Amino acid sequence: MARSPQNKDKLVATAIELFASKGYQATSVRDIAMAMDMTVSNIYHYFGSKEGLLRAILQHYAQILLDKLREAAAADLEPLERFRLLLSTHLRVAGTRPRENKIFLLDDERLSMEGIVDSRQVQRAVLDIYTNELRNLAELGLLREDNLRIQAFNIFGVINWHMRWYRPEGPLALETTINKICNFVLYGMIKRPDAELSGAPKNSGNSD
Amino acid sequence: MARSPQNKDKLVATAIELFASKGYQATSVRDIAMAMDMTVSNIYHYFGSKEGLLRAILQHYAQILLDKLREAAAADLEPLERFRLLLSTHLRVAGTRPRENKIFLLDDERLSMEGIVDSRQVQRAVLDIYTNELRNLAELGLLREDNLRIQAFNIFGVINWHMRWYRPEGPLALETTINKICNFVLYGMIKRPDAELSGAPKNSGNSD
DNA sequence: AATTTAACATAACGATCGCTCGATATTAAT
DNA sequence: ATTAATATCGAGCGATCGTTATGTTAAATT
Repeated sequence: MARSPQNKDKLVATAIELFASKGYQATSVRDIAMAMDMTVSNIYHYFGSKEGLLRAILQHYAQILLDKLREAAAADLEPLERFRLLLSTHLRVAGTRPRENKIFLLDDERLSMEGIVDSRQVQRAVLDIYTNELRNLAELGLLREDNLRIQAFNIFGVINWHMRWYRPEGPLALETTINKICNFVLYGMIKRPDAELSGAPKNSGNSD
Repeated sequence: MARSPQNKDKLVATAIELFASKGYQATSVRDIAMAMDMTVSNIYHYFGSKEGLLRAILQHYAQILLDKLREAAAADLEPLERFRLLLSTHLRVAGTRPRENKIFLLDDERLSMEGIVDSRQVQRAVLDIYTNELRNLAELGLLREDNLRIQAFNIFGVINWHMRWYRPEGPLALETTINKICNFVLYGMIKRPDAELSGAPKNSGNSD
């Protein structure tokens, strides 16, 4: 009932909830308005269009994701440990915001092409971060496969797929899951797993 | 112009094309009808509803996928080689029918729950096939990770993600890509890669 | 040749879609 | 107190949605 701009946050939260559960196309503006007891026109007052609302959600999430990934990629660690930090950071962001992550991965193709903030170039930026790190590892002779593109996409598959099955309320703790996924990826890509991998990190201090 | 039931196949093909490129929800029945110069009512003559059309597409694809996977899982090979065959078969089916695979993975959640053929139970069946094989490998002490559920989902991630980036018309041959992906998965899951893996299969005769 | 069946078409129905308009209510600034 | 700016509302517009009712034509069957 409070008439304050904090309803904008509630609006975004409701839209995230609905977009993630039913999909962007299947969610009508009226659905969102009804779910939070607001009128349709108010949504347009805030975001101008349905796509503007989606764009705001995706842009916010993409900003967070890219910031954290770049921070991890800039860490002063050995290349392999830095890559593990990159992986775990990525998984942690996606696992902390599963709904935004789902929208980001599933509904980005539905954005009209005229938009200024293209979701595709965000995914391209993420790919570049990984490709850079992979090139480092390849030059050190640590990788078994020389096609970095395939390798990067394989890694994305593992990372992004866990939005399909991981449930925060389930029996598996997020950090445990992250560790197991990281191991799978690292053993899958490096050439000599026994020597190089230090197993589970004891105190990989991430600033979060 | 020919008035024959072969137009039904053309209808399915057109629907697959549009569902895969624009998504199920964003594709209207009129879109499909116009794309193949047919009237809307004819679609309903064939499939009864838009969801019936989607269901027919998914059911057909699921049947092919499950058949091939079960055939691979029944192969008389050593466990690890059989698992590689299972992986490559899965990738080959998905890579041969990329559009159906995309619809199957992205739009299955949009099916109404009343349906007789639930797309979810198909994915459950696929999961069961993999879990069985993984349990075999685990009992032989070949796996590094004991949580089969996580392992299976990691594998699904790699397999299913390649619909996002693999293009049959691109520079990478399908069989080459399949081999690299299989290696990534196998090295990621097994305990002693150097001894057990036979590298690229020379003549793993798959009946396809 | 007559009849039945399946493949098509035309037109429209009610519902819902994204969105806009004009007004009102509240808050902030002067 | 007045003004300006923002937040919220109710009503509705035109377009499109999935679907259907009612036909007409071509093929299959008898």
